[in-house]
Amino acid sequence: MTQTRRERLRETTFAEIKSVARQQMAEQGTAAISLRAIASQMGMAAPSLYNYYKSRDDLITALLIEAFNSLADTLETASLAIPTKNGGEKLFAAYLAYRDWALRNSTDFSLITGSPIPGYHAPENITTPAAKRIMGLFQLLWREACSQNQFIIPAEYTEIPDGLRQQLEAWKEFEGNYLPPAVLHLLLASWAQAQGMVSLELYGQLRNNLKEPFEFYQFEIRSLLKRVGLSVQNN
Amino acid sequence: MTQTRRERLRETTFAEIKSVARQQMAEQGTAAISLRAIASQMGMAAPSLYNYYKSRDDLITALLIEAFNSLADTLETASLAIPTKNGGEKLFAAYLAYRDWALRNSTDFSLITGSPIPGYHAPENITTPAAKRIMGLFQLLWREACSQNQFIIPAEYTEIPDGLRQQLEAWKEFEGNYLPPAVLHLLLASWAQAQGMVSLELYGQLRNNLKEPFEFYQFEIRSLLKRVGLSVQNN
DNA sequence: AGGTTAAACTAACGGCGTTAGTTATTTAGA
DNA sequence: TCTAAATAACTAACGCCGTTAGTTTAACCT
Repeated sequence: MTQTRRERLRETTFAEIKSVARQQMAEQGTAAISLRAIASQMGMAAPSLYNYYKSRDDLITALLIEAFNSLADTLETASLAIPTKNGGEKLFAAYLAYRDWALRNSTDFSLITGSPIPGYHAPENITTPAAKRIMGLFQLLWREACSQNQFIIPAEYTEIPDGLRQQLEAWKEFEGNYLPPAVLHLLLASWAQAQGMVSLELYGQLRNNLKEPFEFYQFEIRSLLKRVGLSVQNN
Repeated sequence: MTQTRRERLRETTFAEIKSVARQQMAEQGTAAISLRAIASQMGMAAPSLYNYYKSRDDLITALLIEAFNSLADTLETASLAIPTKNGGEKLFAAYLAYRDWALRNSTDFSLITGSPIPGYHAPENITTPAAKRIMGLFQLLWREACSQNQFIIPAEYTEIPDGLRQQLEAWKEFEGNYLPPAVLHLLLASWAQAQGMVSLELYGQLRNNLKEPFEFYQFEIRSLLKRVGLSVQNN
């Protein structure tokens, strides 16, 4: 498995392309991924990039995958590193880490969520597995939370309409997890809640209303967890 | 105030530009707003468009304003047309209309929320008033909901941390409305919830989990309202 | 009817992604 | 070790894009 010299060079070039792309994306926005600009900053001719990615969209897809994994890594270390056995704390940490990652890596967040780039549409067979990793982590965390004995299902979730219950159970079987429908619903709803708050903040739609959206976010997540019986430390 | 012939022509040209732009946006995505393509479809030369909008961004801004107003109109007619005095029903209708509008006008939704277009950044002095119209409507609806005697503030919202409360009260005074902080928080949180669910659905992130996201959305909004004491009819 | 104004045009600049064809360099096999 | 294959760089070019400058045609007002 020893690499030849060319293979080593090729790998570093791959890395450099992605790195420069990331840098330009961070400086000038998601849509500013320009092969010509990347090439020029690297001191090479634009068409040469086609030896590495067969199109601009392919490069974006590579960045997208890295973004998904970066988010998943962040959530994992933030939640799984919590030394307590309190599932609520772990969930809390994960949701806070979600916002934190999104704000720190706003272009990656735009890449993941929404349709951030001109003609680009993410190929499903690529993004789906990456997204599943994150979903899987939240399933794990909610499963742990479920097993806490303070955990309760809020009154308004005790009766789920048949149609929705069937969908949730179909998903449950497909994924091979053991969460009851109400908890799956909670998972999805809280995910939407978190993403909604983050994107409102990130895209400036809260600017007129809140000076420090973090307190809003934190309080809402805390309330959400309190609703299911999981209270979280004040710091 | 009688218009000259030229003024009439000018107005219809303005309208045609926006219409063609909308059409191309709907067909090929938000980012496909191309002055050259618009001009060619209209049978004129691209630079002539500069007699109407001083740049591509200006055209986008015009579309953005129309989108905001279209959404606001939709929400108004959906909610204010509810013939009951049940504030919960009106809120429910507004939230359902929100999703419905977003799905029917997905490119406009992308325009409003997020940063959908290459170099484009919406000028705040333009978008802020338009956004305020929608916010104002929700404030009105929540104010009405507040006055229902079944309305209750959920336990987890009764104690708002000082920092957040101050922010909410600052907003309250600035806007000249009379909603208590907990209700303002509810307003923002439910807005984030709705937008989060819609964007998850619209950008395909629920595809692996739910076949019919409408039932999910409806149930969650219903639960949200039930949580504040407002139960909503089954249809 | 003639002068002014507005709206169309053409030509051009510099940017973009991408393809085709070419040249130099590294690798692998005889 | 010498040679043939494969790889990675290059240049030139096509057809898009937004935008500017300069020019011509048409509509308006007096």
